[in-house]
Amino acid sequence: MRAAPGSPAPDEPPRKARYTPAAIEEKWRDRWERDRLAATPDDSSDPNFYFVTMFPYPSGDLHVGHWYAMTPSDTAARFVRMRGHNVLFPMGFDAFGLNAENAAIRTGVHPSDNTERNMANMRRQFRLMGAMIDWRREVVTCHPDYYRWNQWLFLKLYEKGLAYRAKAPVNWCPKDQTALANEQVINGLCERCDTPVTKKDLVQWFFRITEYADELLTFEGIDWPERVRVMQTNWIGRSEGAEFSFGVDGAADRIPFFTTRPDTIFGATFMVLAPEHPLVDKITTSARRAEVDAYVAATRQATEIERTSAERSKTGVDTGAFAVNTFTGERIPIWIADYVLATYGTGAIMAVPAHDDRDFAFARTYGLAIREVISADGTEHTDLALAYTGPGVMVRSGRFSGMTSEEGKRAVAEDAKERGIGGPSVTYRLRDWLISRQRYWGTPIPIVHCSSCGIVPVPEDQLPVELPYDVEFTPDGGSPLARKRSFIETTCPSCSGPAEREADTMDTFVDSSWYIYRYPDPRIDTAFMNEAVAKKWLPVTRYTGGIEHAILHLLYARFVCKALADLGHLWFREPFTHLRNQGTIVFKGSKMSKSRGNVQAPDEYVARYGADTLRLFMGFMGPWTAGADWDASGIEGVHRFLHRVWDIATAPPSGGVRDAELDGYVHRTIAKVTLDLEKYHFNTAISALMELSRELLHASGPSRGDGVRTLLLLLAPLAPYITEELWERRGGTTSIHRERWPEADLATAARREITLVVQVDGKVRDRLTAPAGLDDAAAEAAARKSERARAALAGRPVTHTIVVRDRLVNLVTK
RNA sequence: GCCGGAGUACCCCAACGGUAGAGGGAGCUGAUUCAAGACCAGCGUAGUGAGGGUUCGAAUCCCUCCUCCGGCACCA
Repeated sequence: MRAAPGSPAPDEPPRKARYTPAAIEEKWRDRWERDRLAATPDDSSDPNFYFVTMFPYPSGDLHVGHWYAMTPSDTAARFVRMRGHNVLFPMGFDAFGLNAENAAIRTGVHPSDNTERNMANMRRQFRLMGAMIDWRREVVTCHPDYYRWNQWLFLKLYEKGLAYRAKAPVNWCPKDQTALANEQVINGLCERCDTPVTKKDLVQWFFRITEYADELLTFEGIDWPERVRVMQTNWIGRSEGAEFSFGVDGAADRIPFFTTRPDTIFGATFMVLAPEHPLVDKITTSARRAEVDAYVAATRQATEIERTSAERSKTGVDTGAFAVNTFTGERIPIWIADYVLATYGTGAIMAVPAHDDRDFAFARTYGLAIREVISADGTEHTDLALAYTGPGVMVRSGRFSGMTSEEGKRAVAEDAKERGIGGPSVTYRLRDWLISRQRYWGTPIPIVHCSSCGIVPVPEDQLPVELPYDVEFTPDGGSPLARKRSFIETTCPSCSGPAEREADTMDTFVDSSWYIYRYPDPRIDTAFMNEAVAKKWLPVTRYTGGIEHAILHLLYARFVCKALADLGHLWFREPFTHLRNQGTIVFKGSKMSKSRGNVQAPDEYVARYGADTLRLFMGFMGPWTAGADWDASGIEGVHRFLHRVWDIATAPPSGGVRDAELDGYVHRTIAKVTLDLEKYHFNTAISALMELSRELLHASGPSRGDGVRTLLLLLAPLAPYITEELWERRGGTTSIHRERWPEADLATAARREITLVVQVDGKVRDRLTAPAGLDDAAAEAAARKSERARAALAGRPVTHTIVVRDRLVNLVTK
């Protein structure tokens, strides 16, 4: 007769209890909740430590990518806690966003209802993870008690001149029907939906992040990955040079332009304006107008990808107007071309075809003059085959001729300054943060438009401007708020006359730019932050999150922190003292996302192996910062490990004497795991614990008992359920998660016996077992006695030896 | 094109300039079993992308190149 799977045959003796994750995990979820294990006090005898991991968008499911982000962060936070800190590890939801609104258009379910339902499910999933989250401090950005302070932030920035309204050619996503910030355009595609982005002239709200460009480059006093600092530095794109202006021939207008090569100004044989440049219309001659207008119109229709492709051949149109090169006195033609960007510098350039690849190509195409003014060898050349962009000596440059290009850069800029036509200048690639969104599911911008008073901010005491629930979602994609008359129609706070509300909402990155200030007391309704409580926590001691936010969220959050500091609301200028980014989890080579339909659900793994196994596997896949391709085939390995831990820890204790070897092994493991967890090296920490478990498997006696205890403590932050259960079964009366982290004792950890490697001329020839701590002479003597080493020496004299204490002896003959 | 990061066994990955192997997966052998699985014990395979250099000694540092990943890219 065959026993049913999983149940012992009736005639077998009763077996020892097996590891059954589902049962013990549910038991501890309840117990921890009942005991409020995750509730962090604001004051404790342990020093406070504010550990935050980026909060998720409530898509409805915590997929494998979320587990990869969250559970190792939870492990790191638990580790810090066991090491004697009072750790606040909060969670919330970045709950506004276009996904919910698009779903509403598709399915008719209101974004608010949909979001609430999704959050409820995700809270349940967080509970499965076993993350030690203080839910009393939850922040939900779509609730009026949160976004009210979004509006407050907007008003403060507005008062300070850091929020402003301007008409500009903005990035427009035709699918999402809204403007986008530059940071949200990835390779010309909408960050959300991969639709090619076009340009549109719109009046929009901006935050003046460029005001902080230089400070954002400093990263002072913060420990951030090099990679993120480099990405932000590239994004800000500081460029030193000079700004000059040339006058328009026969008109009063001057055209300012930026250049990094003032030394080439004598070679400026024409100018190029961006098609959107404000002077284009004014200076274009009537003979050229039709062609210019057509070109401008064509440019506007082109997508960002079409426009910025570097491979594309250069196109442009002559405006018929001329500028005067102040340095040469020449009249030079003014062209427009789409390779000049309206949003960089001044939207105009002096074209120096001899020394710029792009200008060279353009001049060749349209037969414009090319004049060499920088020479590599100091002699003058004609008929350049290519632009020369390197350094050299200035030629054909009036009194500057003979200077090196480096000298010339300064001299020309200084000369221009004296003559009042320009001077040294700095330009950034970073542009102001466009925060208006022509959508519903976001924070209403607290502004009223009054026909007599103009733009009027909503007074603080009238906040929040609540998002109306009852709006119409239509497939045309237009903003539901703009059509909601009862929302739009209002009275002017200033003159009480009829007025209209701003219909745009804020970019959701505004919401997430300051949520860390809200966590310490998310319920305070008199300020954006409970300063007294926040002072105990802020700034964030450690922050973790995906590398994909390197320039989006992380740059915005730094800006808002600095702005709030300047407004007198914060006492620090960097929000995140210490940052680490996990890499991206991909599935079969592409990033996991709901829209791609390749989301891997953790649920079946949790059901089959338990949350502990999945948590462990997240850390075991490889270096956390590297990310990984999702492949669950290795999950069995960590699951077997937990079974082994279970078997070891439930085995009855045995008598005997202490085992110094095993004690040493245990203490070396403590040292190793401690170091690894400090560095977020979960994979090698788990590996060390697997080794330890194998050592303990066949051990006995008191050393074994202590070893098992240590194993459980070291494993507790990684696998909170099984360790808690085993702790209790072994007699623990309080939670293992309130225990202190073990300390490695160096004397116990020290090896008594080592393997001494004997090399001859750097090649390994023998391995000797020797007592630890031999001095150099004794080690050398032992090495010289080695038969194998002598054979390798073959009688050659040893000229000198290298001894590495307790490791190797190298006998060198040459 | 520019700037980062990475190339180690069949796969995922370890290795303060000092024994190339910690761990896991897959595979194989044995023990156990009526048998299978689980479990236990054990096994192997690379000389570290290529080529130079520095060094007593290089996966590790330097140079050149190749491949992959990420960022920036007509940014004046």
